[in-house]
Amino acid sequence: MIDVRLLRNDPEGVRRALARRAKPELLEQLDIASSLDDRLRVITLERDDLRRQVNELSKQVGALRKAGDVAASEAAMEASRELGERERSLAGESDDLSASLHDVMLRITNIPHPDSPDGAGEHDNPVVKGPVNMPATFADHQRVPHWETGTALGILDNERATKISGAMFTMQRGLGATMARALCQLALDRNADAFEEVRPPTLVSTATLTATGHLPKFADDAFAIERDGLWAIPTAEVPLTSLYAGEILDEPDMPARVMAHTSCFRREAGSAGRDTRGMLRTHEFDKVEILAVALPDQAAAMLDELVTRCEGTIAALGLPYRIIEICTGDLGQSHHRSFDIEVYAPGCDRWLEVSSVSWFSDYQARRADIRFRRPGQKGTEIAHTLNGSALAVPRVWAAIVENYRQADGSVRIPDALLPYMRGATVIPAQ
RNA sequence: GGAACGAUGGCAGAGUGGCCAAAUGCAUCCGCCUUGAAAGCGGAAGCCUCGCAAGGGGCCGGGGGUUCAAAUCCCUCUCGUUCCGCCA
Repeated sequence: MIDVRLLRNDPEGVRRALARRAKPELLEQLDIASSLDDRLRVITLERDDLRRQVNELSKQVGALRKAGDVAASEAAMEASRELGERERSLAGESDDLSASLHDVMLRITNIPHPDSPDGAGEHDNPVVKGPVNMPATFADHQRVPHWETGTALGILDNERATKISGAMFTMQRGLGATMARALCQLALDRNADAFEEVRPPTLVSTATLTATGHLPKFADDAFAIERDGLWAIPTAEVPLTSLYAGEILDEPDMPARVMAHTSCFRREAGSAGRDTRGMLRTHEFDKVEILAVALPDQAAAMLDELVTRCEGTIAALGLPYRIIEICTGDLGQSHHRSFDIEVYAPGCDRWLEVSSVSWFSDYQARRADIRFRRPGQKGTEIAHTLNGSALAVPRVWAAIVENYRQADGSVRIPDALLPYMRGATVIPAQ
């Protein structure tokens, strides 16, 4: 959530900043929020004053009783009763208003960073680095889609995955499964110098999924287990962010850094029929996420660090990649500033988004109530959260199978994965 | 799934209708002492919210109720602990 006070004190500034997202309906919501807030403040003031009077009278009742003045205490009780009735009806109105305001605020997007480039949609995202590791030409033997190679080598068995679970589920086998796991191991090992490894729950409560901004607006994108009120996480960002929910961190402990390898579940509603082959879009996949809870003035440097770390793993795998920055029109609801890393897959002849690194400013932390305290100072401040996909398995796996395919149809294992492959150096042609 | 007991400030833990925003301890901050630190001594200090301020309102797991007045009484939900059952 953005700060209601910001909306109150500088409505034009907020309006200008959100206008950069190029979503007209967003500005309408802003107006609704503003008018709800105005009304709420008037009513709250009036209600607080009534409460003050009731509180005073109640104190008097106690004092008068002690003094033995029964008649006066009865009179005070009667007066208080009347005020209390009016207070209750105002309180009802104020509760309704604040619930409506909260509901609107949950749907209003974060304010883009001033340096986020302007743009209307994903086609306006500028390339800020790369292509890197890009060979001048790709050989014909690399121009084979990973689903063909994967099936031929017996390392991808989507047919049976579909038998087991339905469309958009995948299954790796043999060295393909080993390589999927090796990728996670690599990503965890590369970040273990600074990030605590966590194995969080993958089923979470509604409150947890709301904290990161995935609810209420994107309920259709998540798998739900209605009977138990639980949701399957779309990313480890969800449980890792809420790891600190409701807590007050000490400044010296920040930034807090955690990472996790989890399954991620996405319904991919609205993308039915797209990317149906191979592993480009699946309902369930593995990912290693790295996440930081930082002081506001640490956040910009942390964003750079996360990008560098995620980039480093892709570079270590020797894959051709580039980095793009997300423009204001394509920025996610909770995002303040974001970069994507894309890998080139010669078999599909496409750039694949394999990592997304984002700074959420205080947007998620306000929802999750993650604060920090500076030693020696009164009060608390809201933290900043940031995270990035250190490695998302399926698309990287696909890019490796395509880039590393050799003329004889086998797939060479990238050097960086060799320590985790039980001695295998190649996935042999059948 | 059954039973019992719980949920109070950063943490631990008192408090069973008004003088309780809440004892006490730890942690924190300021001062004294000390070459410096620790210990000791004295003091400050909960969080959220409205307000320039003075000051007001709210918060004792969530929600509802009783009352002039609720941390305290009633209902309900959630979560935790322990025991039993089941189980990887």
